[in-house]
Amino acid sequence: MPTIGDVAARANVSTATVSRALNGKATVDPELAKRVRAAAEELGYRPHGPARNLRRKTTATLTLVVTDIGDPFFAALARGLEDTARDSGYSVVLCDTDDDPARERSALDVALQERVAGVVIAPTSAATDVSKLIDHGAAVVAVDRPLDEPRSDRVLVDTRAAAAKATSQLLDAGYRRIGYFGCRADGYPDRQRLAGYQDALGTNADECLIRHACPRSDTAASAIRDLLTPPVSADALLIASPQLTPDTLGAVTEHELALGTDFGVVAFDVAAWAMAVRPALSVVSQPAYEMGVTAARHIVARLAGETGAPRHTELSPEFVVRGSSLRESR
Amino acid sequence: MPTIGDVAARANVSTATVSRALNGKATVDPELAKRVRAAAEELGYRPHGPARNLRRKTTATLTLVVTDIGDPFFAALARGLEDTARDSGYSVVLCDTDDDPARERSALDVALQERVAGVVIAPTSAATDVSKLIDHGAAVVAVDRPLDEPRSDRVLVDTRAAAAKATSQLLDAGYRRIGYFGCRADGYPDRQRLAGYQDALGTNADECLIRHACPRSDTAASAIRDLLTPPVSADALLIASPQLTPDTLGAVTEHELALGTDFGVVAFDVAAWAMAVRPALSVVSQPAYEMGVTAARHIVARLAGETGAPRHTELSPEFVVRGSSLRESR
DNA sequence: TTGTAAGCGTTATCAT
DNA sequence: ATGATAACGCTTACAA
Repeated sequence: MPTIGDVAARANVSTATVSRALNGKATVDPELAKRVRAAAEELGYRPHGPARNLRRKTTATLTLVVTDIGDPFFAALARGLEDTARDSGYSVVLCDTDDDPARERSALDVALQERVAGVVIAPTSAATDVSKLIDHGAAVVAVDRPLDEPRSDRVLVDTRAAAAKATSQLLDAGYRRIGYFGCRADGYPDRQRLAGYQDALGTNADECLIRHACPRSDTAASAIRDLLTPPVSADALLIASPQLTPDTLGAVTEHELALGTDFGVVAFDVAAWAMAVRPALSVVSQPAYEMGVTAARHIVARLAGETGAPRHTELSPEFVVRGSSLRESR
Repeated sequence: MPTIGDVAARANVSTATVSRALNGKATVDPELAKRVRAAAEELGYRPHGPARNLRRKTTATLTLVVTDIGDPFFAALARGLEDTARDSGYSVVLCDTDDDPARERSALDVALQERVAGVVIAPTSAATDVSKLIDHGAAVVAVDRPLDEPRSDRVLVDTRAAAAKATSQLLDAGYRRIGYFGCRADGYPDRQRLAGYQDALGTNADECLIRHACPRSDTAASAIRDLLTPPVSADALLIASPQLTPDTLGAVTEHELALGTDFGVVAFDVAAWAMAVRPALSVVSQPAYEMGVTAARHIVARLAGETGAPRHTELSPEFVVRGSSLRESR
């Protein structure tokens, strides 16, 4: 692999000139610049990233820390981040934490070691410590969940309002015993959605209509059964987790309940397959891609020298009413 | 940010000793080693990644190049890769190409610049040029699609056999006009699946039962309509793309066809929501996570010095028969 | 405008 | 076993 010295030799100039020419500094003779580019081309020269990073004391790398890239929400966010970051010359390193604070810590630790320029993180908890990163000059933006750290930007979604809206719509459609089904009751998004659900129901909220369970587990199966049968007998469900949705819908059919007509459903973040079911699913979909784009923009702006108060962006989810939450459907 | 020199000063040793101690070299007095670790700890010292990479002439970074991380197949693969790579100390950089050779080239180019240790790529075409990477010593493994480059490892899936098996099962279940619905007719996976479909059908294959369309487009809608109505009148469908599946299923219902009973369906790579539909979907699911794990293992082995012929791994997809491809269902 | 040379923070060679 | 010291390949004062 040729170095900048090889290019310099071939173009009969100094390494400094090669560096300047290749980095498009104005102060270099067009004639020489051309010669340098030609030499670099002929040698197949590629600047040595680590050396450059060492010298410049910064990298063109962003770290994305999420619970699970297999979650379509985070995958879409990652896509938005990568598309936007790449346009500004940044690469994206991917880290999955599985909501494990230890894994998260280690991910942030390597981010610090590698001197990444920025970190986009869906923190396991608001207390996650990103101060060392920020002290060192990295731009940090929290996505999906807030961070206590006052110097971090954030990109959140008003999922609480969306949950309230969805619940109200179910109410309007005539459902009376509307349940809430979520996983990870301790997580920020779930708490927000539950709060929105309760906002809409007011004093009518009935504790036994609220359930939490891990997707694809026995507890999920029995929670669903409980919800669908007496004494609970829900007649509609706000499903806060996309992972819980397939099994729930299956159970609804199993219990001979007609989706929409007998049993209303609004699901969160089911984007890919809402139309696979009939009647089609009513969904609250979060603007995951845009969140990634926005996070990237914040970081790029910060790294471009923008100073001042942290940016707090709150996007709105889209609520799409389809047959699954309409009594009059069919 | 403290450097190795600061640690050395605090521990009253040379930087060389600090380096050795922190990298666990045997040749260092346990006493000193402890002092060094303490000093490093107190200072919150983190080795400077780029400097280390420069000196070591290699990085602990892998680049993953896929068409779209939003595709659940690639997301699962990414997860498997990241989990496994992390265990060996590697980070994963994510690049989406959208099947665009230009974007792919630029992704490979930065991988080369950054001197990544390895590349996992689902190439846009077998002709994709990874030779410079390999010349430079990077380990390259092709996933999902093969690469002409003879020095690259590969992790493929026998999707052709799986398609044949699925088609045969439809045949056995009594369906007679089995269609094939795919997107991107020029891609390797689609060609394999179509070939498998034809393997099973033999001379009975009817050209007009084979359609290709882009997901969520007008062409998709009309292709589905054509397939479901005379003169084509398919009575079953092998859906080679998960993205095409929701709309197809919706259309089946719209045409008053009972899934399974009237119209058989086997879908590829629908893992998350196969159980949301009733009857549940028969699916061919590729071992995406395992592919990522395997790719990581290959790379780690290569980088650990393993030499010899390229590893060619072929995994088998799982074919799960459920109600959607059983005539006797209901 | 161009060249010389001093680092950036490590690791590894070579003495001691 | 430990310590000087020379790279690694690049960018950027500073000189010319």
